[in-house]
Amino acid sequence: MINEGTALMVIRSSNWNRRVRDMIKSMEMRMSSAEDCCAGVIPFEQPLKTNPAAERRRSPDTACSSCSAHKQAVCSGFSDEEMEDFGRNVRTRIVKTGQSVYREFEEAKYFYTIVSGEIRLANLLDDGRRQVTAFKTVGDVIGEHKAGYYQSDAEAVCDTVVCQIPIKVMDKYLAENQAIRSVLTSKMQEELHELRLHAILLGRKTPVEKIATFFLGRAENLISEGEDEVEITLTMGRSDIADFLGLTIETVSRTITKLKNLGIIDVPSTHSIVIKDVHQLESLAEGEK
Amino acid sequence: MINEGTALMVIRSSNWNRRVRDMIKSMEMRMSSAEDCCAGVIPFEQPLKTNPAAERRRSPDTACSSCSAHKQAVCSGFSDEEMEDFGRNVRTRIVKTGQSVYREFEEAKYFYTIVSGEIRLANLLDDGRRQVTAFKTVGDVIGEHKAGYYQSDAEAVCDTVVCQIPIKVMDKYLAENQAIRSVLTSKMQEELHELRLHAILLGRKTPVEKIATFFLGRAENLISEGEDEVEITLTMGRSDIADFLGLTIETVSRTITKLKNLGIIDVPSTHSIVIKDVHQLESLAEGEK
DNA sequence: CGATTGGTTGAAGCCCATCAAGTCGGGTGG
DNA sequence: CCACCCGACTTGATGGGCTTCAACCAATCG
Repeated sequence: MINEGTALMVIRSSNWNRRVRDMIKSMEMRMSSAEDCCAGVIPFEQPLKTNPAAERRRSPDTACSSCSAHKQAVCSGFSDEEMEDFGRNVRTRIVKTGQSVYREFEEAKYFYTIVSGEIRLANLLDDGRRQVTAFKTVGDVIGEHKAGYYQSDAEAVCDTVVCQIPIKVMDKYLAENQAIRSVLTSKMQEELHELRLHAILLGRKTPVEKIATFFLGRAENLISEGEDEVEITLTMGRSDIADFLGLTIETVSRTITKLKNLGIIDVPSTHSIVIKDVHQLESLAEGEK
Repeated sequence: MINEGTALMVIRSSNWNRRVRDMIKSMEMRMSSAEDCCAGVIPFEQPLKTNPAAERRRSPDTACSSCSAHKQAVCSGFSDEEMEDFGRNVRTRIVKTGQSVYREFEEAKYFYTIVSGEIRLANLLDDGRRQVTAFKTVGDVIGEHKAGYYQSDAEAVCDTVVCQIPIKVMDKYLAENQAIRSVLTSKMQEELHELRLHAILLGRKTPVEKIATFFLGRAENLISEGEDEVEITLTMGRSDIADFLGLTIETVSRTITKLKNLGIIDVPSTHSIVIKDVHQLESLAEGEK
């Protein structure tokens, strides 16, 4: 797999860096799957076509109305009739771990709502440095574009299902429908808020504070009143966390073990963290030593 | 014309002075009573009250229609009649260098459009560390709030004039008016884009790259085709730059002198930078050594 | 079982923050 | 007008913390 064709991989830093491996991996994925039909696109009706009975049973609108993400998604404001129309205009796409939904500078044709799974939005510098600007999850809308082109890479952190909405269709709804407009606006506002918080984190927080903040963000919806202990799942790998927090993998790893040694968290497995003292972690996140 | 009421005119940079003066001249008629405004608001009609003739001559709509920021602001999409209505609902506020338009956690009642000058949006950590998330300038809208409270401090980098729009009024326009909606949406999208770019800068760029990027951003609208040299004005001080870029004042200073010694920029005064080689600076900004 | 991948840990070096002193310029008051 | 002061900026010296480089470990898989 690694042959002369990949000679372009000659990098200044002589070591066999993780990040370079990531790059190769993602390039290979792109190459191997880059047919005209985008990687991972599965027309919604495809599985249904094989089963005429099912096809009859499920009209397009049923598909959408039974969507597990409906309540959190942009379409939540639609009436039944609108949903029916909406369902005719969207496609479901399955994106496997590591594959991209779209890439920076690619022509923007669709918005996507995440139905299940998790997406990272990332940008690359020419020399391979990467910044993950956000992790997006169920109900979030991705597809930010400017002058017709996407502004980041959108890659699946784990196997993910997205709902593909043509931009033109979305524009139509936005022009006509007050409900979807306000949903989308509030989502944008939330996004702005998160990016601002993230700027504070990136610019001014220490590694410990960054990791603590990150964990707490992941725990946000899981913390129950009066409960100190929460278990969170880290869908993404260490390098995603590092690139999200502006650190190196090593620092991420070291910081996590430091928190573990302090007894504030427990790490049953690499992708699972148990916050044992939420309050103390909150103190750390805000810099109170 | 320039009397005690306009004591705010004491400004360092002379061209700046001129802009503010023009500003005041163009709007001196539109202010109505401002007794409920906080410090920094200077009742505008103070000098006018002495001149009833002028007061009669100028109706409120003229004030807005002669606004120097109109073309860049949210109100740019309004028809004449709408502008008239709009003009009745807004107030002009003068904010002197260092004063705040609003503060984080303060109850949000207004949006603001910047008419002239420059505003920094900043957030503080408990121990005093600060992150400037954006510099906002003529035509930009500030006043982002969540659950009824502002999300950052908005402080004047230099003497600044803002147009104060009650949120309720804005909401009304947004509900009714397609034009203002699309203007505001595109402003939000632009803001999202900038915050993402800023995240890349904060998380992954070196001090040199940060400073170079910052300067180029400031030069963006000034660069003319085929011209290598551009002069930019740094309205803000070094500490603002530092807090914007996630650095210390010392590193900012050192980096600027480094660029100066490389012959890429010239520093005629602390608040003025001449980019002598735009192309080379662009290379530095992207990390090409 | 080797090979590969993702993660952890160790050692060394460098860059940036910190602390501290020095400089410049604008403003004030004698 | 000059001396002085103050704040903003620059420059210098030092140390620590994060990155870098490198080895190691554990799990997964052909």
